[in-house]
Amino acid sequence: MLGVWRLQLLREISRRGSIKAAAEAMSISPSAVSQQLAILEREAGVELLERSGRRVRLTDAAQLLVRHADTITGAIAAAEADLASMQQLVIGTLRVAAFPTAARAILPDVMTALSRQHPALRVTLRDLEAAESLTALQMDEIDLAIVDEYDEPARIPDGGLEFCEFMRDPLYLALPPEESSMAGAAVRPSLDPGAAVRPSTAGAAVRPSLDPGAAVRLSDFRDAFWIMDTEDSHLGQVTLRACRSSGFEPHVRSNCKDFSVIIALVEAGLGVGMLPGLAIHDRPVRASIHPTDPPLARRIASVIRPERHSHPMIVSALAELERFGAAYAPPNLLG
Amino acid sequence: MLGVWRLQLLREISRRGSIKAAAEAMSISPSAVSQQLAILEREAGVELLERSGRRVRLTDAAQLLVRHADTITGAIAAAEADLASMQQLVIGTLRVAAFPTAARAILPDVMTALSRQHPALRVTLRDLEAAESLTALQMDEIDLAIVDEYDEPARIPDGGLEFCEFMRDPLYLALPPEESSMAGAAVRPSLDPGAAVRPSTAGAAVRPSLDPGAAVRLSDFRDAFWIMDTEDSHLGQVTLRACRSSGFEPHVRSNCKDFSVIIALVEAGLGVGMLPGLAIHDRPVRASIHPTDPPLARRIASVIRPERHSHPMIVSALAELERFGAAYAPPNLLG
DNA sequence: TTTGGTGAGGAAGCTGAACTTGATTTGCGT
DNA sequence: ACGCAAATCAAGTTCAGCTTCCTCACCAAA
Repeated sequence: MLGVWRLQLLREISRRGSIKAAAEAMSISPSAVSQQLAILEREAGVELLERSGRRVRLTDAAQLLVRHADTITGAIAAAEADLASMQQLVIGTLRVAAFPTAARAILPDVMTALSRQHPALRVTLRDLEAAESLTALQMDEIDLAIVDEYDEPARIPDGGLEFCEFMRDPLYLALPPEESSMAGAAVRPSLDPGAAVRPSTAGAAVRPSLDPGAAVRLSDFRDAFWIMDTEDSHLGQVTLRACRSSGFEPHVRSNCKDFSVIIALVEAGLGVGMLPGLAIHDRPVRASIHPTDPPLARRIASVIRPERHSHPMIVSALAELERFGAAYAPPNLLG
Repeated sequence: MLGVWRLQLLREISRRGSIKAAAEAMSISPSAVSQQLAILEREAGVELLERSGRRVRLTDAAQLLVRHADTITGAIAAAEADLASMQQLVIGTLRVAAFPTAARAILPDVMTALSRQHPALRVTLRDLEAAESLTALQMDEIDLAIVDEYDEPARIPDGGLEFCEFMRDPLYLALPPEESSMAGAAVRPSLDPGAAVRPSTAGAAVRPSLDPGAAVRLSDFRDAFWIMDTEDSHLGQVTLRACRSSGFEPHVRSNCKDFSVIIALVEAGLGVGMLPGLAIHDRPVRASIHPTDPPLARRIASVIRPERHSHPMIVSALAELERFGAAYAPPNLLG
């Protein structure tokens, strides 16, 4: 009979593209993998690996076997999950990946809650961007991914992964604090269209008197300097789109990947910027934070492999995330 | 991870009901099974076997695991089948079971044809009654079962086995040959209702002149002696039912399991009897063979495990059976 | 109750499958 | 040409899993 272990090695070669990489992933030597594959070829009676230079390619037969290996491995995983869910034992190691903001704002809370409820559970955390964590999930390097999604309809065909949105994170416009010396110079909402001037020629425009936490319209800041996320980031693109659909092209002063840098720049009065709520969650900021009108938000979802759906480790973690999402209140808008 | 080999041992225990039996089935020692089960219990973290006296019972968790083991084993078998079908290699050992008549009339032909086409294929044959071969199939002791079915609507819920009817076998009424000295005494169709007398008082009634191979009505033989299959057999019951629905209770002279005995008795002029076509296939009989009006037939089907459906060994065998079924002509009715 | 038979399970030892290490081959880039 | 990187070969080594032999528990018959 075909050896399951050998099939899994083949599967890993297919995933990672080389014997060496597969060997590292399974933490054995490349030689062992090579030998096992030779045995598998004897078992199957077919060539499985084609040497092409110093690399190997999978034959058609091998790819067929990989598909079967996937279902076999899935069936075994399902058995383990069922078993674990039967004994309701939350035990083992839960490997989580989250995008940086979530890793900072959500996970500490969730991880301590999980550890408190299930002392036998170990939780490890990596911070990965959404796309990275999805591939990591498919590579079975993590058990749970926390990803953010900005585009409403989007749901990439992610190879049978299971998404579950557990909270929405509103996007806010951050304005320089009242006391900022440069508030007037940098942020000049054109309350009076006729008074609008180009930022380069910015004078001492009057900052509008806003109630803390009051919603603002982006178009009021058509002439302000904008501190943006990088353009290739989702938030950057969403911000850009929002400005354009409000009828203007923002004057971008700087593109910063790190939200704390954006906050610092805004607090220094150098411009306005969009920030997701989580970026200022539980963190006092001097900048003035305002919801937008119409409101903008990103969706935050958990992603798991479907065969682990009923695993108690996963169930507990998802429940904890749901709890966090339900309790998640907009940040203190009075800052 | 759960060991597949251990899961299969558990599965076998579930099938056969005891560790000893499972050990024999897997051809290892009972001790080895016991040890592997202990390891599996550690892996699963649950009690799997409950000692009840000197026997073991499976716990709920174990039954759950057995179900998963079934799907896992099925997935592996499917992989092997796909692999074999990809390389179109008919090789290995095909273990066939057939009911005795089929084993005699069908299998020699089919086995020689298969061996001729696929020299690397070994075919083994056991003769088992239909019910026995179905359980053997589920026990994975055979790969292919040939079964007969008499009841039209019947199809027992046979645990996901795959049936395929490949031929019908007509049932014939066998009458003593013309030259039989006892023909008149034993077989007295009541052409004239008034002439009917009880067999025990049978005199020298006149045997009707029948064209060889002409269809006959059972009711014409309401007063004849009947040579029947055993009453617990399907054929016996079907015969009995057919007589009753023709409006009479047959006078049973003897119940014989072996068709050749029935033939001999009929040829000796001791009575009439129902015979399936296969029983006289390619075998000269002196008895006079007649289809019935209305016609009766049994259905003959191949049965396999569904995951082997595409295995070339199976495919070839089924094709060969289909060929036999298509070529199967009614036996020589002029005998 | 004793006694013999049967099935589960533990201990010790053996075998072979699968791993590691180190040498060898082969292809590729500089 | 040279060196590096990846796969593979040939050893030696480790350990999972088997067998054999044994004990224990249960049941049935004497």
